[in-house]
Amino acid sequence: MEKAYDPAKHEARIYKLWEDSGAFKPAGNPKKAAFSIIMPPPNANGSLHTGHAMYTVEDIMIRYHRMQGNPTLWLPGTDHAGIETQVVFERELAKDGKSRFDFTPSEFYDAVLAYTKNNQHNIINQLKSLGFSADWSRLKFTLDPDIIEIVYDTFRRLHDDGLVYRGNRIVNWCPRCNAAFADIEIKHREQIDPLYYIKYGPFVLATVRPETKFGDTAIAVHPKDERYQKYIGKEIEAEGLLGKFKLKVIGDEHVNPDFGTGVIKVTPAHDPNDWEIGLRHNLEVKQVIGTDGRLTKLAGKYAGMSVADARDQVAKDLEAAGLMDHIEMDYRHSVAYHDRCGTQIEPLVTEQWWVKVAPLVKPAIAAIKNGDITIVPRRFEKVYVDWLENLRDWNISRQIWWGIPIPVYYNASGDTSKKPYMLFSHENEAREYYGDGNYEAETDTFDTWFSSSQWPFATLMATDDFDRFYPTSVMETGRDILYLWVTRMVMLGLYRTGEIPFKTVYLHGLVNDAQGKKMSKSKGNVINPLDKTATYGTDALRLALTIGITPGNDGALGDNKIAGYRNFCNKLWNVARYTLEKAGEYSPTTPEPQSLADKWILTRFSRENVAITKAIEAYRFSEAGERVYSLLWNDLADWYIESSKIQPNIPILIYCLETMLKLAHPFAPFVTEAIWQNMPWPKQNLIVSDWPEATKAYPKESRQFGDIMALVSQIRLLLADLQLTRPTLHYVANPDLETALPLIQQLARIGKMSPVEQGSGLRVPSNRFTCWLVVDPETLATYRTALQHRRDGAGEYSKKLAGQLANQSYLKKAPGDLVRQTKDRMAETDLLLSQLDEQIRALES
RNA sequence: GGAUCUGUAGCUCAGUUGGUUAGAGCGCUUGAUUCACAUUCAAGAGGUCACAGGUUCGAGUCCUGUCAGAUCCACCA
Repeated sequence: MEKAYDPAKHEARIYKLWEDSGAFKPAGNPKKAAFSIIMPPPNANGSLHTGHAMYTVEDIMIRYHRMQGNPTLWLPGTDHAGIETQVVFERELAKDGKSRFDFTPSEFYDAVLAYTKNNQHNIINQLKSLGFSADWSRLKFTLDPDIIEIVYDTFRRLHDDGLVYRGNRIVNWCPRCNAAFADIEIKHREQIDPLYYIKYGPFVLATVRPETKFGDTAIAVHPKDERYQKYIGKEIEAEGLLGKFKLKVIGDEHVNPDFGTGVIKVTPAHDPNDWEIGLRHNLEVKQVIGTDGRLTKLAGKYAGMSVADARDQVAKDLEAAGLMDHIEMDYRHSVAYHDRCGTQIEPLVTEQWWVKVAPLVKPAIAAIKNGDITIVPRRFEKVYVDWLENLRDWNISRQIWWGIPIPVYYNASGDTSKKPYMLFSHENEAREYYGDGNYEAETDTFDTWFSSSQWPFATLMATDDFDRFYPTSVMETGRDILYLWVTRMVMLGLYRTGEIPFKTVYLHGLVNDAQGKKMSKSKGNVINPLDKTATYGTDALRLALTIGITPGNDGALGDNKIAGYRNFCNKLWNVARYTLEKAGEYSPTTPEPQSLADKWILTRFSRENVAITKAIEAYRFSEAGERVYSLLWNDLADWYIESSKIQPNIPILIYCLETMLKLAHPFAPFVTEAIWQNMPWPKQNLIVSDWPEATKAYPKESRQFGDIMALVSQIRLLLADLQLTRPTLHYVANPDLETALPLIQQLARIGKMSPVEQGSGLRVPSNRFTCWLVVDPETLATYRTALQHRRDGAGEYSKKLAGQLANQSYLKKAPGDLVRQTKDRMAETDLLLSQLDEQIRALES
């Protein structure tokens, strides 16, 4: 084995070994519970970012359960990523001076599909490089024909159950994308705009959008507003830019009498609130802005102008006509933008396909409330329920071309005996029903989230794993897509299968830079995980993303941290190097503990084995990883290996190494397997080895070794304080101490050791042993201050404990164990105190 | 406007149902070192757990309020 672990030399080879051995395919003991995770599908055209690297958590669970012998499946997939990919592809086209309108929708679809399929291997190879042990033979893509069939089937069932309808409603229209988007795909931004106060007959009213005035179909005031009581229900006549017009005045609760003049113009076609008012009062809908973001014929001479131009022009003309009361220039408000492309949203009334969510929401809420699904951390359950309780019907149609076509054909035959539209998966069905040339295909595609919400069951149905692995065990994903994805998977999963799609949702937070600042391209602080794995190794990155990062909370990632875990991997490597060197021609036997150290380390492994297993089962991966780290470094390397240099026990050493590798494997798969493969005795690969059982513990001997360790630590401390090198130790004979003498000599760096009746020099503080460091009086005198300091500390603690024990209600109400513990501690502290006092007196005399 | 989270050592963060003198990594200081590892070893300094009340024998942990930061939802014509 080389002196330092070099990840680059091993990782690719180890991954190939796993993959070729078929270890990623489900196996395990069929009598044990199945464990499955569906990987959140990354964009097939994308490249790896830290969000994907967080899938490490999934790999930890998968590797752990595989070793536990559960039939284990991690099913990977990639996403066509609807609008996101379409925007990227259109940018590519633009480079050649083309646009999507140079294609028919289906030609365009085929071109993007080819482009995507061509890129897909990038992201897959990147995921593999992180060591992810997913079953790639089952890889699914969201546009695979079998997935599309399942999505169609769901759509048909929803339609047949009356949960899908086609309707004309106000939507968030993106004029750039030429498509409608859901509320959740919209972000509001604060900005400052002019607020125009326009004269409307007897009223003055405030608006930021004078260009929509041609679509006004009412004037609204608050129903209890005394100023305007007399107008409610009446029609007013007003002068406008296109001549005189008449509008009805209505009373509606939505109007805030304290804002502006307490009067609003109602434009149902171009404002979500006005749309709602329109529904309540049965108002006419007049569309004055088209899907291209330009004014329509109804805007008269303004027709064809862009919204922004029309706004300026209308404002100017109103002023010129004396119809503008005044303008407030610095009005701060928030405006909707399309999250993906940054274009300002134009609320428009269009015809879309909707899912009636009320019947789907109820069981989805119940699943959380009755505990069928738990979210880690629990606090997100409330967030989940609140969101679903306020959910409005879901627009699932998108006017984009890159997506699953909505399988609907419209009647173009003029034959009214035939249905106006039909759901058909294939065009030939439409041809058969309507006749050649007598039908028109729907050009809209499904919202990406409509299909990806079916991902857990769709993938498992498509790979014939449904019966074995559904419901899945865990859905691990970013907390930012709780609404967008998780809630909808639950709704559609329950609807389609009658069962929850997963039992546990584990939400990870954002990964921030080393300063805890959000990564962003503009700040230039984006961390590319592949740079880090190249520098420090994949295991180091994985550990850095596991330890110190808790579910639902954001974590910081810096080079220091990753380098620390690179060092951990190297430590593990060198523990192995030492162990295997000592083992020589060793052939496996049952380890038999001999020394106190042997029994202590077995006890440590036993206890930590239980704790680590428990932590993994409870999704406390940070704690589990930390325990693995400390068990290797603080216990095995710093104490046991050092001890074993005095009292070697090769089988125990081997046992510790093997158990260590197993416990660490889910977290640091490459280095552990690389070491495992270096072991000369034959065995199966670590990835499929059994998770270790907790072995027998030796509490008594473990405590005894603990006393030795404490003594060694005390001596080290004195050595450091007094700058002593290899002093002589005097001790009062004691069998426990004598068995450990060579050990103490080595670990505490003692020169000579000799038994005495009554020693002199510096008494080493210890509850169990009586010993002195031989120190000349001048050196000892310099220690006076430190000694006094230590004495003061012990004195304070003793006082605190005494106070506690003098408190009657503490004695009465605190649990007995705790009180006993306090008493023991009191005795220990007082002993230490008397030793220190004695020492100080000796110095003074 | 509604809601959630966060505030613990110089930095980044842990801290399960309240119970040792509050922890880790990095950084800093001092020292060590042929014989697994300088990607090492030993030791140290450093915290009124944001602030103020309350509950309790006991609060970093529970409750109320205040301050500061972040996020989500809704949205004001």
